[in-house]
Amino acid sequence: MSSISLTARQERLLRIIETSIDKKGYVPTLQEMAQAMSISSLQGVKDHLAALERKGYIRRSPGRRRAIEILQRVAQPEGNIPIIGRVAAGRPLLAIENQHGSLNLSSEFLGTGTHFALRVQGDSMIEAGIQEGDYVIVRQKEAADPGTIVVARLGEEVTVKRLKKKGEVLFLEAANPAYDPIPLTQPAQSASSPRIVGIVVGLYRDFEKKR
Amino acid sequence: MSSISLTARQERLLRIIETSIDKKGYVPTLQEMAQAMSISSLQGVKDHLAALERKGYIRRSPGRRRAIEILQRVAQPEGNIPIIGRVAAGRPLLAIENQHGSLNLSSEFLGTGTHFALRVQGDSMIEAGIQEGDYVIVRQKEAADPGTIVVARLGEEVTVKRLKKKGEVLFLEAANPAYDPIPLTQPAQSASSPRIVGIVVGLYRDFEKKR
DNA sequence: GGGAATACTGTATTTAATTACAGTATCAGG
DNA sequence: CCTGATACTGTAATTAAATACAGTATTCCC
Repeated sequence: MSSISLTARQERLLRIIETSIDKKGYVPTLQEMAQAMSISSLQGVKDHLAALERKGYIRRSPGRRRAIEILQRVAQPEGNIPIIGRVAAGRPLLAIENQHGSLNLSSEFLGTGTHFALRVQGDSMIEAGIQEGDYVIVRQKEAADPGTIVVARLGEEVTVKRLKKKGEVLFLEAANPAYDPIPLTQPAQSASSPRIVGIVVGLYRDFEKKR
Repeated sequence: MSSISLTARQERLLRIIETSIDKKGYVPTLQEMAQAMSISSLQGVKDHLAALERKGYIRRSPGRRRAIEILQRVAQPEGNIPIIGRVAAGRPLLAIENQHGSLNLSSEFLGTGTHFALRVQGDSMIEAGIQEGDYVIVRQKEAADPGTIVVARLGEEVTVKRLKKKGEVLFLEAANPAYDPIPLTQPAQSASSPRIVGIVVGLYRDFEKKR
């Protein structure tokens, strides 16, 4: 279920509607949308809404007022962190098909930026206090300081590693010495070469549902 | 800031509006509210809305459609967990003076019951993967099975321990063997004797703000 | 026991907001 | 070079939904 891309204006309108719902609790009128988009005619707004509906982002109830339901958000709601699973080859990390659910955290614990969560597989970070089954909270970022715990993409795999610097070369090192460090070329040479996708800013462990 | 109490019908209506906003993203019409409340006349709904506005729960924009803003929710947002700090002597655990902030988690990770969070001090549970500075998510409960990680109140102190059973006696044991186990008499003999206040169901670690 | 708040029924009126219609201009793809 | 999608302007018509008005019944409180 890959999402059809939006034009700049369509995305702008969707954000305006999302913001109104989040901040005020109700959908803006066509007049308000037109004003917010600096469009003088309502037809312009209607055209955009029709495009958003056709592309599957919203659902309207013809004739009824205030009745726009958002089916797919363009902006991630604050504090709502998607949990990503296995990453489909050649697809962006945050594509919907990679998402396995979501986790909610108050924003005072998050800071700014785009975040996602990742279920830790294997015991490679046990020395750093990160166990199998834990969810690491990750802030999207392509670069990090040596010593930081990062999340890296190795092909279709997304793994948690510690970033180390030996001389001029950066390495992705598991906290568990049983694993070999992976050298990192920056910037990434090809689409398939290892790359940093974010830094670990938090961790959540569920003591009950350890499936 | 104690809120003015609502009548049963008024509370019911506020819940209906809250649910519609949460589930569909927009405010219901008076007609829809009337139907949901089994009222045949719109005036009945209007009366309730006027009462809700007068009591400060909502704000309306006269004449405009779909424009009801909720100022104060009747259903507390789910998944909002208070963080408790030091516990004042002789005061209940969840008293406001003990609260140090709050943490938010989606309810699918919580299950039912009353929850609170506690900042871990000391390294007594390091063997169980719980570090100093971590927040443990606790479900309030007075009893637990042996082997469970519990939170116990020892006077003014609230600590994380593992519950163990040796023969017929229950012990509160630190995961770190450097600490001595504490025998537990159940039910608690006096207000000051050790007692279980909850079981650890989750853990949150912040990698950035390790103050 | 009277006044104010709650909790409605029922119909008529008004208007906020959507829809409809008629255009214009630009750009990308086949 | 023509067709479809995007991105609008501007006015008129329509209607979903809020208001307004006129009541009734009950309960609580001073």
